[in-house]
Amino acid sequence: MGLVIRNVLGSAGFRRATLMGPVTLKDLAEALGLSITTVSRALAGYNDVAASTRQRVMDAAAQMGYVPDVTARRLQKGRTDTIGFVIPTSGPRFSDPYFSELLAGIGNEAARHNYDLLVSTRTPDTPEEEATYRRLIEGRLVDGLLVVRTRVKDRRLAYLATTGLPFVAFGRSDLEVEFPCVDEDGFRGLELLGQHLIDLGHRRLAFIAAPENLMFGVYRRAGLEAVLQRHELSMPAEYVIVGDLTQRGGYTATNQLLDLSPPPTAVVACNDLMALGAISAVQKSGLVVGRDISITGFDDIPPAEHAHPTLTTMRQPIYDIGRQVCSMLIQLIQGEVLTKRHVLLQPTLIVRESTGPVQDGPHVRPA
Amino acid sequence: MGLVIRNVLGSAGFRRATLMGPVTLKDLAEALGLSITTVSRALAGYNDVAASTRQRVMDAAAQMGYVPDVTARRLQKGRTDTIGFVIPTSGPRFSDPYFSELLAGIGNEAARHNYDLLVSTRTPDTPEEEATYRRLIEGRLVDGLLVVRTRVKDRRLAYLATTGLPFVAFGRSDLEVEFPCVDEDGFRGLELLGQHLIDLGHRRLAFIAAPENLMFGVYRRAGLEAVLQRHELSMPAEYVIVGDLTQRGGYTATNQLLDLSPPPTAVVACNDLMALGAISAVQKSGLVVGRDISITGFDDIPPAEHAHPTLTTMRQPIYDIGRQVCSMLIQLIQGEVLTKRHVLLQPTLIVRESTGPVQDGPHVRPA
DNA sequence: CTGTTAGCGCGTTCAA
DNA sequence: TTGAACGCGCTAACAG
Repeated sequence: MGLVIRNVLGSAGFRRATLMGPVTLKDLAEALGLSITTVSRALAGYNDVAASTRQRVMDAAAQMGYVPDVTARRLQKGRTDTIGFVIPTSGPRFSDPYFSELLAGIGNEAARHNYDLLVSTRTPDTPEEEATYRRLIEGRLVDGLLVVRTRVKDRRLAYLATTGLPFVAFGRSDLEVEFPCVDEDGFRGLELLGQHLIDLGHRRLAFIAAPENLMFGVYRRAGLEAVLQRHELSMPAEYVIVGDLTQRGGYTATNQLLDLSPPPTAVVACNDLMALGAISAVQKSGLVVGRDISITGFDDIPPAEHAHPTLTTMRQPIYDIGRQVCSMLIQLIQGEVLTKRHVLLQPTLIVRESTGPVQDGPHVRPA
Repeated sequence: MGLVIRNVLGSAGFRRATLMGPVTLKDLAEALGLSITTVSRALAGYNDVAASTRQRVMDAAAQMGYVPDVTARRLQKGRTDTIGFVIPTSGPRFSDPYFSELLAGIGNEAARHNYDLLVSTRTPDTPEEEATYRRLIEGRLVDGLLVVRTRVKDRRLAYLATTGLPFVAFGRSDLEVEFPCVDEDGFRGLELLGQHLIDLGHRRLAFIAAPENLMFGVYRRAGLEAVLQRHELSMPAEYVIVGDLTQRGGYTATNQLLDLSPPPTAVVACNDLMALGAISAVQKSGLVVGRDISITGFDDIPPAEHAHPTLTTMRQPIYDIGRQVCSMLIQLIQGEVLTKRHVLLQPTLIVRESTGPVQDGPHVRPA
């Protein structure tokens, strides 16, 4: 056990938070000859304490370095002022700028409202992930939860709905449960992207899809297929490859696409990271992105703007979404009624250099 | 106030955690006709409870869905089993894959030891950042802290040292305080990088430095200068530009360098993100990276391998560093003595396409 | 205005 | 083998 010396007075005659452990209300009360209650109320700013007493208490608290014990307060208040956030990381590492921005948005908004943020990183759909959710909820560690990257038949949402704990999701669900959520309109986004390519003369579009259990992938794919159908176009099965959302995944998928004959004239990637990988693959093959073959992404993460060529993509305000989701959750926790429980954001098309008009002649790979 | 119904029995005759709030030890005790103490001990696995009693308790606990209240336990145990981690984000967003990997490493290691992770994102050297540290410590929210990206005369470290709270840093310090830390040997790293370029015939090296208050930047710069001096080379002042560690920062810095006459034949960036920006700038100017001009980074984040051209850099195992730092902190918290309080890791040189032999003739920018 | 009493949920003495 | 009593640190209801 650590050394603990109690009842020692500092030079000013007051205990300070040092070896003797933190200063408590009890310490203050004893030093002042008051009851714990009075000290507590003086500090809390109640108006039923004598001004002179309050002053004495405040001074002593400052001098002795009193800081309330958050844990004790939580137990008594019955709430934790903490938000839980389990980041889905396949992995075990993750380096998707997407989550970084989201985390920053969530964290800053939480801090703004004096909420703490409890973060875990877990592989999706594993026992560990489920255990983490259960622990956060059943152990009463958090007042609410943020769920991101919703999945098909999402077990997290099904479970959360049964608990009654406030939660907000980034992403919609196919389950028969109603819950507050924010999502971008991925369907519309891919319609716009597809239209953009079709306008440029592209007819052979390939698609690097997201893992099929992710809701956002479903919407995006459906959007692309819708716009193609509208133009009486379609994607042969070999033009659709499921990627893992990483740069490497986009790279290998594109290599496969380039080996097809005829190869696509445009590659639509389900997210920016895979699109960046696609650019690499095309360049490695000797073709020129934006001329010989067009590539699009989705998200508009910072590297999209710095890639070579710069990436045509759909912009969604990830940082702001993080803030908004967090803000909604806090409102919910505080018992307020959300003015809008379901927010669908319209992404905007950002046309850059990675897309261009389709070439007339057949592709010729330079030696 | 929310609806609360107490003392209602479920279909099995037992209370369950629903509208009536979570099941507590008291509920269990009442339902079983035992004292709270006995129930507590049975659940804790003490050997002084009758086997039959224990079984009854375990069964009831399972059926009624008892889960201990973590907050109450914390108050009683006097520890939080929580680690604090304040991510320095300039801002307000951050999308440095570097921190993502670090966070994953820390988070997974914490989870492995049943520790929770309290995360904040704050702008370095601001009152908000300081307030966050104070709150975590003085409010007794965490048992220990992780400090990353140490700074010159780091106020966080100076403060932490006075508190006695366990902490581990990723990065060394110039302060007169001793504390456990892990760091990569940035000095040696830039010596190797510099030597590599010199071996390729480069004599005009430029440096995109880190903000001067960051310790890792100091080491890296010193390493580069050391190796140059050893070869009786030096960098003119205009060859050194301080960047902000972002891709955009590297981009603009490199534009400035390219406008110099003569321009450098190699650009050494203090981190990968800036190196990637440097590649963009060079390409935009029409020169070929790896032939007309060489570029190096530091960190070996995933995009470094996928860039075009791929990036020559120093690899440091960020994910593992996260794990190690977290592991050390937990040992410290649990009162163990660290076998090694100061760990200095050797980064390894990864030679890729962005560096090549210096060209003989003068640079000619294609029209 | 102030103090006494009670309780948040849990673990840990100490008796019985 | 079990239970009563107490404390962790704080807030709230109720007297006086």
